[in-house]
Amino acid sequence: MSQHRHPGAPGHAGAVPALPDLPEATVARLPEYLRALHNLAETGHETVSSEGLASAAGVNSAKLRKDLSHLGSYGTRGVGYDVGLLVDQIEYVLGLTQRRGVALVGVGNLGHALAGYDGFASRGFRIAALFDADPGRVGEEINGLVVRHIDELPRVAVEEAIAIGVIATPAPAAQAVADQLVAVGVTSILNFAPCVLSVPEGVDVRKVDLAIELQILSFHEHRKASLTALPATGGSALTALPGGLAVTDTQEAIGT
Amino acid sequence: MSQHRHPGAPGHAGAVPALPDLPEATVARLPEYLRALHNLAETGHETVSSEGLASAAGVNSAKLRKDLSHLGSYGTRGVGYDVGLLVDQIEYVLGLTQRRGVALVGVGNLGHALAGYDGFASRGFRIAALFDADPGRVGEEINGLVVRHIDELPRVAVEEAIAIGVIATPAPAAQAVADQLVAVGVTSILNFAPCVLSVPEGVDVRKVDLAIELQILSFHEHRKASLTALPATGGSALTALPGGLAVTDTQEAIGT
DNA sequence: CGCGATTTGTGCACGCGTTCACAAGCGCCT
DNA sequence: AGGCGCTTGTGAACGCGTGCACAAATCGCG
Repeated sequence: MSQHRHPGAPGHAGAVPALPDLPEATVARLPEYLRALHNLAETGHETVSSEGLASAAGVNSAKLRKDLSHLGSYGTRGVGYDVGLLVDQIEYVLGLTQRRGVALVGVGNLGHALAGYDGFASRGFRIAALFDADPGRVGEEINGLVVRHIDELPRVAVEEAIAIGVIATPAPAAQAVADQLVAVGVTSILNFAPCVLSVPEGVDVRKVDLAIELQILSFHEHRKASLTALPATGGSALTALPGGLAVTDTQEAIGT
Repeated sequence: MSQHRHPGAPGHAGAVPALPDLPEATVARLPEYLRALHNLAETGHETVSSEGLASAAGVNSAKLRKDLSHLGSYGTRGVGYDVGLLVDQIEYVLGLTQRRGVALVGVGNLGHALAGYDGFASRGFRIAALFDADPGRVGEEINGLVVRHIDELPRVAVEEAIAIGVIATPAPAAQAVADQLVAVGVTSILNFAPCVLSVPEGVDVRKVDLAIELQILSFHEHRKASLTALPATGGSALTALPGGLAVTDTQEAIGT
């Protein structure tokens, strides 16, 4: 960290920049910062302080500053961060300067909704193709795209430059789909099926399981209920928390 | 940890058990274990080793054993874990013994899919009511439930014993909906809207943002591309990784 | 031109989570 | 009955992430 090295500004001379290897936790927060920055830009803000951006993104300011410091020094002391510059920088680091093509496999209940979700398009992605294994669904048009049979994946993947695969099939089909995606060179997969995928090294899989999120909430509900029901339990250990109820770190009371 | 205290077995005498306060990371994995256990039960397994269950859940065995040890000793050395017992135990800890009522607010694109998603019902939840603010959508029937106007929330929340609120509205409406949910006593919220919610202490919010997941994948794509494109960069720092590409810890190559 | 107010960038300490490695315990086979 | 192999449960070390607190830097004003 001795060298003060800019990891590559997007607007600068085309010299390709060694991407810094950011901590995974930081990467996971950058999109949230980006969303907050877009909001700020739309409401006419030219600069933001770390405090302001942090509260807009739901984190504390120290964390935000440390996160941003990992991409270089793009703030001005005494002033704050230039919103436009920071947007460009984060979009560059996240690789959003090119609109990556997304293939969505499985056009059932959830897949249908994902295909119509405009949040993808508005945040840097292009849903480039829809696939399903059910011949009854092939040919259907959703949001201007025709559903194709999964067997067409190899050809379409090349034509449409698919970079990311989204799996929204039932669990039993998910592994086979993942294998097919990997086979055509996809190295990033977003999996909505409730199952573990096994993929070769070098392929990234992120999983989103809606039921799991509810079950986590259920645990906390259960816990809150058992605490309030038992101010002091028979035997022992429940240290009565002074401040109030225990809460997760997911997101919490950000005083307006 | 000196006392060997069973935190309360579900089948035992009704004595209510002080719920152990599990590490948050453990709580987040329990649902995954539960899903894997259900799979094992359906395929006729009576017992599982930590190794077996771990690979089915996509984690390593040490982590799994430590996680399970937090709920008590429900394994048998030399044998493994009793599948049925462990299912009961995890379901109890997660509070899934009662089917909690879920209110879904926002029946647009995504909300529609969530309302029809049978994964909720099959994993311990009951979608008890659908709401929307758009009069044009009120009255529509989805999956046997009629969409009601959000103003009916207070009455329905009591009638249906709503425990969890799911927000699937556009971002600008989300905060108002969250406030309404909190006002009727909901203390657990699952938020699909791309925005930060502010809620009073004691209310849990979990956020799922589909675009963020893609953006995280995009970062890794970008990074992989920049690495393979530049075996040795001009100046410096890129230590050529020996094993291969860098990968996230999300999920990785579980040798079949 | 210098000073004070303000805000970034970061060294440091702390706590949580993960992983290793092994002792304790259980069942089976002889 | 005794020993052996297997598996759990856990103490201990390590590493990452978080938050504090402050020095460094910049701007505006007198």
